[in-house]
Amino acid sequence: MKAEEIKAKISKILSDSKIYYGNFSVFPSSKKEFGDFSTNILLKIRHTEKSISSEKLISLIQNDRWMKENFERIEEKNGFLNFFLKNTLIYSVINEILSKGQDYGKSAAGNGKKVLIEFVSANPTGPLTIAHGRQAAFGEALSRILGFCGWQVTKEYYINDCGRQMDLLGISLKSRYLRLRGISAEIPEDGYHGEYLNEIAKKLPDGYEARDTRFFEEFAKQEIMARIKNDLKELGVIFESWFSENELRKSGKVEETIRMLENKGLIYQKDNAIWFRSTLYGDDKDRVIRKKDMTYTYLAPDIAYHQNKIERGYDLLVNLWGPDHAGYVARIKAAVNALGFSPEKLQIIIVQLTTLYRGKEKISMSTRKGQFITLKQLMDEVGPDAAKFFFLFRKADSHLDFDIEIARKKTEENPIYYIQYAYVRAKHILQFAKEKGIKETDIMRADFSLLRESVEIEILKKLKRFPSIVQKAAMNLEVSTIAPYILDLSKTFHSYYQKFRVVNEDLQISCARTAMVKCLLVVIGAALELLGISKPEKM
RNA sequence: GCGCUUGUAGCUCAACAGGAUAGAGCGUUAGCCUCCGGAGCUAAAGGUUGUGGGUUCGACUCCCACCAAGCGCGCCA
Repeated sequence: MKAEEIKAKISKILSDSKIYYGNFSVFPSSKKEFGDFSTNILLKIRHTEKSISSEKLISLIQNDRWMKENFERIEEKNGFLNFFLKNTLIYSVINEILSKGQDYGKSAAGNGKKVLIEFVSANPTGPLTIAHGRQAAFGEALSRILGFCGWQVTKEYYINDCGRQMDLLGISLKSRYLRLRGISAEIPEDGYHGEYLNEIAKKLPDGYEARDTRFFEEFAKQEIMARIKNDLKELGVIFESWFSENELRKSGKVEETIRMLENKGLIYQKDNAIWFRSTLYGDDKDRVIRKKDMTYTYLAPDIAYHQNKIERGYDLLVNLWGPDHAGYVARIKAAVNALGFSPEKLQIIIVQLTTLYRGKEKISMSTRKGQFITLKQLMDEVGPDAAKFFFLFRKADSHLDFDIEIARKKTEENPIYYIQYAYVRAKHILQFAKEKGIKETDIMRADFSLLRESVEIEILKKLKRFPSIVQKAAMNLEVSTIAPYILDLSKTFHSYYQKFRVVNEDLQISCARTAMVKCLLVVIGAALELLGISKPEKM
């Protein structure tokens, strides 16, 4: 049952009775006492149609056959019309979950469309930061959700392996290498001073003193990429595709793309530089793509990269960017638009930064002072599950406060354990039921209408919402609704457990309740799977 | 200076396209272990939704102004 169905039905009842109606909405009720669905039709129709009284309209709806079939009662309160679903309709969710198992909630909403999600894409100049961690967790979860909803997802990491930053990396590593051998060498002030470069330098044997910085750059890149891949793996994030900027440049794609724009008359020369007329596509000023010194700005290869993505035939491109790139959204969208790709098909999600705390104390990050907590260090301290859970609990575009102390705790303060505990508890009950002789077939054939306690109905209703929660997450490209949902479901379950025995003297009731617990296990498990959080066997 | 984002309970956050008495969790306070795992449960207190106007049956939500915080405004990536 969906709100849209009810709305459609009401619309039909009204038009059948030749009643003129304007806009009204049907929505899930905000409170239990308001039933399952509510509509504001009575408030709305006052302004458009005075010839029918509220009472008459209510009885028209109440007496409709379809309404009578689906609802226990329909009543007016505070000007709203509230719909109370029949319990019998709710029991069907158990059959559905038991038969579909881990596939419950899957949909074909994405229709097999191809989507490319590009994220993390950190320069290979140093270890991954907390900010990258949040992007990684978000990108991975979003990929899983889209995949679950019928999209064909590719995860890609764009390696910015050219330019000034890479030059500095080579120079910095060479200096480290020479210093280890007692040769004095300066690390440029804007170079890389982290201890990790010293470790990498130690891996190189004697005899490379005369090699150029290019050699050191390449070596550092390989080493750092290996570390990055390791960190991502530990977080449970696997990319299908690694795309190198360096190779893009070598392929001549950048020149080719600029020619494409040129052919459309979107390129011009000014002050000895080459400009892209991005203002034609909504940017607030035109952008330089080739500087006076004839090297490209970052924008040129970026446009070429997106042209490449487009050519690979995706229906949707998703980029996860840090807030420092928020200002570039307009220009890259302009470019994509100019290249003939609909800009709505490029979704850029800004993943906000994370501030770390230890209790009350804010951990200030300073690269220069060497006060820096990497993603790896965070995972070592709180574990990948807790890290991911906290990263995914908030909307991507809202700033995240991450308290390491809470994430470490194994108490009720820490929601990740609360959820995992619910999962383990469900598992344990099923095990217990099995020991008491309740078989799979008993569960399947149980009489679910014995689940009459109001908490039981509440649990079933919540289980029923899961598919729409997931679909909504996919449609909005937002994963943050999943974690609060399982948290809430877990809470209801814990509360239920405390009050009622699942396996008791009454075999019939025991079977029905065991079936419900199995459904809880399936849904909590599926949700954890979508978030990429592990499902513990025991704790 | 211009632009974007944000401002909701002591803290961290919800509130679906403008709907009902603004909800959770943590923290605080008071309770609950012969019983499927207490990493759990029950209850209480806690609010002028940054401020001031406007739009209307109705505003956390939309509009205007102001205040505060963060980010962005390079021929840097």
